[in-house]
Amino acid sequence: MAQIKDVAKQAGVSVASVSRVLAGHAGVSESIRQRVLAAVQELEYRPDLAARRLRSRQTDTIGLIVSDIRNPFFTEVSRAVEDVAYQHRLRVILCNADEDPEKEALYLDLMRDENVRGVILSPTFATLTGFRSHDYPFPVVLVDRCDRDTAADAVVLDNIDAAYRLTTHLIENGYRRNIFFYGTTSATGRQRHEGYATAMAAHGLEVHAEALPATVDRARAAARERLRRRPLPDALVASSGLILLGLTEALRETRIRFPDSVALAGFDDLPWTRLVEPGITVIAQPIYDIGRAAIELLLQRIAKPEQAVRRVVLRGELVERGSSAKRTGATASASMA
Amino acid sequence: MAQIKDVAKQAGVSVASVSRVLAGHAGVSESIRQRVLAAVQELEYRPDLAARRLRSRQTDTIGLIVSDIRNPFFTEVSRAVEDVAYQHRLRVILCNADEDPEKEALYLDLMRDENVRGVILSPTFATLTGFRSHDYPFPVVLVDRCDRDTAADAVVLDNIDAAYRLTTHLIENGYRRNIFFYGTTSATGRQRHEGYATAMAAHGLEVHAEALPATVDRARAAARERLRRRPLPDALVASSGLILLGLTEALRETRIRFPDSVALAGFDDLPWTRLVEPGITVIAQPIYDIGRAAIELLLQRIAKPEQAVRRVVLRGELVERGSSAKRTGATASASMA
DNA sequence: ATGGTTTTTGTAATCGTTTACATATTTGGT
DNA sequence: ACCAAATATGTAAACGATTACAAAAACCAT
Repeated sequence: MAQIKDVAKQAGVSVASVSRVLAGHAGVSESIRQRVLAAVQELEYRPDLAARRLRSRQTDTIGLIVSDIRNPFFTEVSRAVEDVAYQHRLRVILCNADEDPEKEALYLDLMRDENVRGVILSPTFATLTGFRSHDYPFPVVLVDRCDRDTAADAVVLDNIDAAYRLTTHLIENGYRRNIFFYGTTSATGRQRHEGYATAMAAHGLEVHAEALPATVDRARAAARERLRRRPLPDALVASSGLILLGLTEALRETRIRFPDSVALAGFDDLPWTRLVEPGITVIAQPIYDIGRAAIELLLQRIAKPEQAVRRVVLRGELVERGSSAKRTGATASASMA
Repeated sequence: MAQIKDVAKQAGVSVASVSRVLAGHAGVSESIRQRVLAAVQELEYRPDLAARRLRSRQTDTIGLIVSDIRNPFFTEVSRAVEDVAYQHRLRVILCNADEDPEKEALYLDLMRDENVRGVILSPTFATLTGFRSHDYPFPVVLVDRCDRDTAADAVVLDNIDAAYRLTTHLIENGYRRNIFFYGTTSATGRQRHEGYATAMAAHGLEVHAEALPATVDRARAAARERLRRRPLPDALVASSGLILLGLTEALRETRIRFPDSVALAGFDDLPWTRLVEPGITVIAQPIYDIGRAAIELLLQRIAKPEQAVRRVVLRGELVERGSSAKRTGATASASMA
């Protein structure tokens, strides 16, 4: 492998000049620039990243710690982050914390060890409580999950509002005994629960929520359990795409038709929600935009470390489909909560 | 930040001893070991990775280059790889090449720059042709995509056989004019096409295949186009999960019911294929196992660089669902190819 | 031409480890 | 008790870049 001194020799200049050309620093003559570039080409020189990082105490890397890579939401976010990072010649270390606070802590340590320029994180509830960007040697931007008072840049959906609108939509379409299945490991689930509860209360309806770990299996099991009891609820509502999948599977397995017997609605406009007849009503999130906003926030924070904490709040869009169609008096089971 | 010499001072030993303890080398007395470990704890010492990598010319990192992170197949593979890597205290750099040979080459360069111990790669067709593990300064294990004669360790499905069985199943259930939609960027798509074509030929049926870039949008568009023409085909077959999604969307949009008018089948047993009534017939791949086999192959290769090239071929399982239900003479449109 | 700026270039120190080699210590056989 | 061999420890030289500082060259107004 060619080293910088080989390039210097080949170009007939000092190593300092080579380094300066490669770093794009000013104050180096055009003739030297040309000769260095030619030598680099000639020798196929590639700088040693370890040496560079050791000396300069800097990397061109950012970290992305997602809470569950199986969740299509996060794969889409990671694509957005990668795309933008790529354009800025930054590499991305993608880590999957699996909704596990310990893994999260471990990966945050790893980010420190790797000397990353910054981190984008979708924290579990445990990590979020008391989280302060200042406690880390790099800027942190939160994505998808964030409390009102968290001291960190963040990009989130207006969860309370979205869940409120989704719930209100169900109520207005005649569904009154609505059960909300939400993940407890994330602030997002709790906020959506809050929006749901507020909407229910506003119509004088009783709140029925099931807290659970946000996985397909747990959601399916919880829904199956609930659907065994009588009277049946009017509607099942999911606080995330994964949970919605579990609820849908439970309805299919128990052969309960929606919306005739029980309505269904939830979060995330994933392709399959359109395919499952008669279509599932959801809140659509601008996922790619969320990811892009996160990395742009991070880049700005890296450029200006001292600027005030900022928060980007995006609005979800209600996509009405058959699963929450207006109840006709005829088919509905009386709602006698 | 504490450095190794601080630890040495605190423990009253030399830096060499500290380094030896941390590396777990033999030949260091228990008393020193204890003192060093205590000092490390005390000072919260964390070794500088850049320095370590520079000096030792080694990293504890492996690379994983997937061709499309949106494809659930690859998210599951990456989970498996991460899980095993994690157990071996290896970090994983995950890169998404987006079915783009240029990005693939770029990421392979990056892996070289990062001095990774090895790479797991799902190559595009372009990169696969003429691919030799020897051409890289690290071992490479291919996953999902590989030619018969590629000189590299690999983990793949028996694609030809799986597609053959899937196609035969359709034929036996009365579907004769079957159109195969397959991605051209991957060897996998071509191999599955081969299995399909062989099965069709074995029954004296005409091959109708549509080659396209393996994305949902392109598959949907191609299917829509084909479904506009008459006579309608008997069945639509997809060579991947993404393509299958596109075909399903096209059928829904054109309001063509399956299997009554046109049957449907494809690859990858994703959750939604069960939910879309009456269920979609697929070849189920043991995805997690594929990922695990890949990293285990890589670890073995790293341990024994000279051992013979190995290939793990897994078998796909045919999951019969309603979308390919046996044709009854009554509902079928005559097959007059 | 001259001396003072400014700009360009080069030399050598430095980043924080690992590890080759030298030295000190222990061990064990006589 | 002694010496050779084995084992434990320490010293200092790498690893390959960046960059502070010094030196040289170029520029410009007098």
